[in-house]
Amino acid sequence: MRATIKDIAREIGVNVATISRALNNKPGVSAELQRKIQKKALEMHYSPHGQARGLVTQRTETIGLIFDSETSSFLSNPFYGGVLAGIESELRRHNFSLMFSSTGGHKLDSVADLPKFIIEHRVDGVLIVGSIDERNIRLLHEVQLPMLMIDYHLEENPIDTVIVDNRRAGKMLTDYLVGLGHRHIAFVGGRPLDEGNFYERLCGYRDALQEHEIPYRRELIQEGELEGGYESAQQVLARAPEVTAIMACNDANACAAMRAMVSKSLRVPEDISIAGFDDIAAAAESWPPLTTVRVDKCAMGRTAAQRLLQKLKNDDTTPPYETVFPTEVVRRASTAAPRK
Amino acid sequence: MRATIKDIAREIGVNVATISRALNNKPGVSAELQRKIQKKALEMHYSPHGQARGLVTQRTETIGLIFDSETSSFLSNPFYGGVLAGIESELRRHNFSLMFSSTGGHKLDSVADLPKFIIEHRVDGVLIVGSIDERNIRLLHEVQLPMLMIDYHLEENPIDTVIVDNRRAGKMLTDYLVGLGHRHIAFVGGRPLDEGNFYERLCGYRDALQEHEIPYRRELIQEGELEGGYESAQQVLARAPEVTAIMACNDANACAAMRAMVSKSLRVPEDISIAGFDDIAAAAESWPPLTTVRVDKCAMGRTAAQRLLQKLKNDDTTPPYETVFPTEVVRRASTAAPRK
DNA sequence: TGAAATACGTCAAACGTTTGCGGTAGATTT
DNA sequence: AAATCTACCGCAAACGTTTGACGTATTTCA
Repeated sequence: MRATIKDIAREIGVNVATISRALNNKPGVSAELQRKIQKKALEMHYSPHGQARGLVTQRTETIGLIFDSETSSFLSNPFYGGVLAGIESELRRHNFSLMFSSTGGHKLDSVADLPKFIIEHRVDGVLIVGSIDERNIRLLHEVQLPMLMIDYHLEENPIDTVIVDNRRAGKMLTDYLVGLGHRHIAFVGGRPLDEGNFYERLCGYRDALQEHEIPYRRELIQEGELEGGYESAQQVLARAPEVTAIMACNDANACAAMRAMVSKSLRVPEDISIAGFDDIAAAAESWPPLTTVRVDKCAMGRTAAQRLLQKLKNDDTTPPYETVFPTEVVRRASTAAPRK
Repeated sequence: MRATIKDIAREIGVNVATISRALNNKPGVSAELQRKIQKKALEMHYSPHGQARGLVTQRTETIGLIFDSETSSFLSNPFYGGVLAGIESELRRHNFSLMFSSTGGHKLDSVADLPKFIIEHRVDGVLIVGSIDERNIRLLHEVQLPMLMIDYHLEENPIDTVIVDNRRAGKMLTDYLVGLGHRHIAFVGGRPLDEGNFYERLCGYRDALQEHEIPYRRELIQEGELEGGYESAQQVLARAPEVTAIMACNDANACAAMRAMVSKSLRVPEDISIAGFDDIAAAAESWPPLTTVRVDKCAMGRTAAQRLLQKLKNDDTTPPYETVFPTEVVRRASTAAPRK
């Protein structure tokens, strides 16, 4: 059994209340006695019992993280891995613990289906990362927990959000390619392409085309499965051989598209330029290194954690708002001016 | 405020003890009353308060996961990502929650430096994944927590372990390459190479050579930084141009080695074969697809979680033992018979 | 039919903290 | 010197459960 506050009280010959105050630096205990108590606590290897404390303070100093997709696919996504790292480090800095769980992919029917740590463990707040079913959000609202969403935009229920400026990212990357001299730029991968982050990127692409007075051609767009940049790139190239650059909805798809080019004996970037989004580790390590759009994933996680913690302190008076993260194009060897 | 057991008791007109027993399916309450209570509990959206319960049962139904490396590098490691996914799913199945934290990379001085959830939150058990400083383990022992180690072997303190049969893996892969006809096989990457998992793989390599009566040559081994398969491969090739196959300590290094070959205008596998370990996602997606040794990371995580949970139930009587996971060579296009 | 067993509930203590209220000194003010 | 403050500390309730030890009816057995 570990030492409790009572043990210290008995040892010193003073009431438990005094021990509690001394250990928490609260007023009402003489400096001398406080020193004595803290010394004794150290000796006895005392550490507060979180559950007992939480029972009276009504706080767990724990926040929960949930996501909709399968755990494995979530964790193997390098983008979220970076965000998660940022979250963890920030929480640790503030002495908060982190629990995480997937909602299992399927829609939940009632509050009781929420991850256990939310409903039973009573985390102080929850972070939602990535796309999630709107119904699950409503369940979360029912339990009145402070929450914050990362990398996903919700139309209906207003909720605090930390998000990437995907539209701007799409525009910047397109601007860059146009600046290199490209006129026939394809956009591949990502399903569905009528909502969500990939859609935003596509919108940015259209914004840029319009600005540069390049006509938008539907046939240069090829929707595809999440990991299917390979086929998409081939399809669009078969339809439109004049294409000199391919933008993929993210880096994974871009890498797949590169492999597709290699298999058709096209050289990157001499024959065709390729670019992606996210700047995952694999982007820098691919061959050739991939031009992409970077967002500071770690900082994003830290900011998200920070804002959630602030909400907990401030009694949640401020209306929900979005924090949008800037991006930057990182130029690598997979893009070059078209040969003409 | 959420409904408590007291609220239900008042509503039904019965003692809280009865409510508790009814909700936990304990004997001592009539079937009819139990139904009535459960129905009312549902109506009131009651859910037990984990902290209050834990206070008396002395259990949190939570396990903690720690690792020594930086959070970001841990999460971006595809191998551990897979293991983590397995752990999470198994824990969820048993209604346990998961907390995780890094020890920050540096050695800890006292129990108080351990992640908060271990010392204050009082997790029921802890999983240690990857290499960890021996001193930190001793601290863990001090707090008398059931624990289990994953993917790392400890010489001194005996402790339950779930581990990959790295030596055998090294031998199998070497056997395969020798079977293809290779005689000059290099082994690159990984530091340090005198202990740990990479060393085990190297041992397996030597085992195989001996068995096939191929002399072991020190100059075919090139230690290198964790992500430095690129330089290592170049160095060893400069020293020994007769090399026809390169084994890397893991897939990341193998991919780097492939890039190194490309940069020297060597074709894989026509000019040189390359193979790795772990079978991370990138291995299948590299060009050419990488021959490697697979271990079922997810199953490994599940098994680890399962065994830890068992320890909690069984009052921890059984002596610590190792569970070693089998491996299999997956043959892909990055290896072929030498041209001679 | 009286005693013993059974079934169903109540009581209250306990888990380890925090915190408002009250009390007792000694110090300071009139 | 009496009255008023402060500074310090003790008392006890409260947080929401679980659980062993007791009570009562009601049934069962001899």
